[in-house]
Amino acid sequence: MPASATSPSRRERLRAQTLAEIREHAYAQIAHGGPTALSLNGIAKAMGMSGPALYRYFASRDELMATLVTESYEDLADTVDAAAEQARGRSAEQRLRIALDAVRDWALKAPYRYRLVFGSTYGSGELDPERIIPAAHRPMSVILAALSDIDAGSGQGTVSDPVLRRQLKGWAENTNEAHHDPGVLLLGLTAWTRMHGILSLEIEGIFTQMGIDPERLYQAEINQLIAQRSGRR
Amino acid sequence: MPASATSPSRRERLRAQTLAEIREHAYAQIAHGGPTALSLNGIAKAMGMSGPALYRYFASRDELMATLVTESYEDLADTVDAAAEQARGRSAEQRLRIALDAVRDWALKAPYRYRLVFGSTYGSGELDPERIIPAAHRPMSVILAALSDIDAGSGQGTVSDPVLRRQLKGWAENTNEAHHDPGVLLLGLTAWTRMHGILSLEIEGIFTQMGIDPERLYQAEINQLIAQRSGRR
DNA sequence: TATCTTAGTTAGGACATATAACAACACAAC
DNA sequence: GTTGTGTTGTTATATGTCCTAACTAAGATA
Repeated sequence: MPASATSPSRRERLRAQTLAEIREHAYAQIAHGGPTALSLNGIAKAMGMSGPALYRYFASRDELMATLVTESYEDLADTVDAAAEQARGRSAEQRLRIALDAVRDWALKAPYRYRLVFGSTYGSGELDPERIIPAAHRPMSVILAALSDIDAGSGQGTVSDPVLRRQLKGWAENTNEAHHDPGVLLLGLTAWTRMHGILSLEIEGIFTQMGIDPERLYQAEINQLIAQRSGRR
Repeated sequence: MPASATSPSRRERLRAQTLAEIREHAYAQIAHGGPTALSLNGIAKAMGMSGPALYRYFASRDELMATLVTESYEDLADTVDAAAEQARGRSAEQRLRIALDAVRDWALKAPYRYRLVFGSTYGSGELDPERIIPAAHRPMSVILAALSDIDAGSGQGTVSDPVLRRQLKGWAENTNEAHHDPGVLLLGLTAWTRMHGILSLEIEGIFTQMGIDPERLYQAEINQLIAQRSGRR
């Protein structure tokens, strides 16, 4: 086995290529028929290979699924990070809007991936916490930073419930966000649950059915978060 | 075939009993292993029957799944209606709290059912709109009624965005809720998305993982909805 | 060149959905 | 009661998964 530091060998290149092709087909299957439609045999057939061949690349259907989930988690985090990078120098409020819009854009561009990340992950074996936990936290970190930088005009920033305040503190300490005050932490969490509430319903198409544009709901919620943070009314 | 108006025949009783037993096993399977784990053959074996026997009761796995989804929809609606009935005579604010708490209790008691209703319904064939649409709307109706009855103290009740206002109006007309003003409609929708955001994440266990009590988040959101409606701050 | 590793193949077991053909029983009509 | 019909079950079978085992071909390396 050649040192992986050197240029990739022919075999390594081919393997990487095959792996990529497998994932592509896998996403296509899921996009088309949902997680249920993911089939190693189906992918193999689509790639012109025999079924068992794929087991050289993934130990099981579950492992492939877990890979897709983990990858999607990280892709979302990367996307939000990239948006945050792009937004450097803008106002805190603008940075918050850009970050949250990035989440929505990502979700709408690939709803099946959003479902993989936030839906119940049945049949996706174990997810590697070493990769999932950071990926799950990075977007939150961006949101917290932006929220925190918004001028908290007239007070009201604190969390009155002492138990909740302590829980928030504990969470922040575990995730390297202890520098934020509880009000920001709670608002960050709230931002996340509110956005997710809209997005997860939107990608199921329930707003289309109602004739309501979820974009407007989403923006209204963002406006309210900002108002809540800045003490405006 | 005896008239279904008369007392149910022996055959009809047995059939109903078998159907109930099938559904029970089906829910147990889903509760244990997710929608993927639903298996006609498995149910049959658990009931001491041969696989194909179940096809006398459900034409396909998808049809069984669709039945479970529809049934769960209606069960949630019934639960909220029952809570609303129980809460008659209480203050509008209390009625709102009781209704929303009923949703959360229902979701926590049977998360797999909540997922069936609000998750992506892959592999659950067609859902009958004649049953789904009313069931989906009944809880919203309860929420709107309660919200509407809360004193809207200092104005701010209207929806400033004219497009959104028109969309809300259209939705309300299609669902027999045209008597509510746009502010209430928007707040009802917002209540729904916010509650769903928390619940759908809660049942995936992400708050436990963070060491945060979602009950407190839920109540905080309810408080804010009420404050928003009543103009309090 | 000879050997080891990797990537593919076919064969086959365990199970799932689903259909077809058949047996046993309940029920209604005579 | 006997007869005929519809319902509920059975077994057998086709098809399609996941996945393992055993084998082959080809690349990488000594």
